[in-house]
Amino acid sequence: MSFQTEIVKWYLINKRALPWRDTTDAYVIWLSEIILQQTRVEQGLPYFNNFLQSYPTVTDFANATETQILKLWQGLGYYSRGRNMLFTARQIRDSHAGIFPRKYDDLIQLKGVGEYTAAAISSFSANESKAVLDGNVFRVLSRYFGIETAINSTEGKKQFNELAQALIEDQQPSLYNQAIMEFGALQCKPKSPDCGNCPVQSGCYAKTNDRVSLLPLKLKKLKKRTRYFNYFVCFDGGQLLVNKRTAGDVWQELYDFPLIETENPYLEDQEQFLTKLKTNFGEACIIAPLAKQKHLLTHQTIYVQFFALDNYIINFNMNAEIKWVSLAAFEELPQPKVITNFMISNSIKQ
DNA sequence: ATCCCGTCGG
DNA sequence: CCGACGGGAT
Repeated sequence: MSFQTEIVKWYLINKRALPWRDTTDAYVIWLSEIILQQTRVEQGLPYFNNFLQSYPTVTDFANATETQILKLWQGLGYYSRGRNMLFTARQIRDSHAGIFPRKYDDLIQLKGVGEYTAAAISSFSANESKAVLDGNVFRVLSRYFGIETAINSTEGKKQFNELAQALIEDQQPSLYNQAIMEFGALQCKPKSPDCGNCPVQSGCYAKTNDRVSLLPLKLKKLKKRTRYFNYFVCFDGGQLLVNKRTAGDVWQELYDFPLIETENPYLEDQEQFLTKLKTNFGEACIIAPLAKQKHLLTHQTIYVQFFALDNYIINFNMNAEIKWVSLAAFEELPQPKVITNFMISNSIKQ
């Protein structure tokens, strides 16, 4: 039996009885799908019932005020869903004679209806053969077929889309789409799914290769770190004090200047800044701010502040990484862009 | 504290 | 492409 057939068979036995199943009314399906975006069935169910009772048709919905809609939406979160629904309902009332679209290409035009929702409504209401791709489907497909491409990468989306669309081809679109999502929600759950009871365990890549808890793959949301680099330019007798950057940070093996990193701009936490300054350059040193630069990396935003120093002594962890070099020698060394920019814009050359 | 999740707008 | 958008489950 094919994967699809097994999934549908499982669905017919295990599906929950939900009020938006077994209707082909695109308005009712739209109502349920928007409510269920980013929302669990148990939480959305009472809202769906309230909305449908209050607004049995899209025209009823369109005639509501924004306040009424948002009041009914209260507690469900992502309130732009409610606002977009009202906009869409009014558009359908005024420009589509109150008839809710059923074709994917028309649905996707509607505010608040993206790829997933357009596929859901078109398949459930009109059996259009568009594969749904929600979090459940990503999970089921990545595990069963062993797709190790991240689901939130451009390449991954393309790959999953093609696979999902191929799988639906010979199926009853509405039935199969509902089946695979329900299967993901109840059986192939994100955390500790009951693989021992799974009807497709023998063909499942993740089960066979012990990858269930690792799939689907998702790219880490890289949140940008903000850092403050305070560089000290020590220029004496034609020699420049430079620092070779070490492992475990940006610009590994490149050369910059002695650096004090602070958690805030130096003017906002002068105590921390001055303490570190004195430790490294002695009590009596004097600073003069030079140029500032904002440097953007993929994963970090670095605010760079250069300083000139006077009357300093060098205590700077006099490890092998810090040394005096001539300007000519420094020009031959690899440097981060931020350092080269500084040298050029200040016309520091021989 | 961390994860989950569709669409929009910048 | 990426952050904003909410609430619930774990």
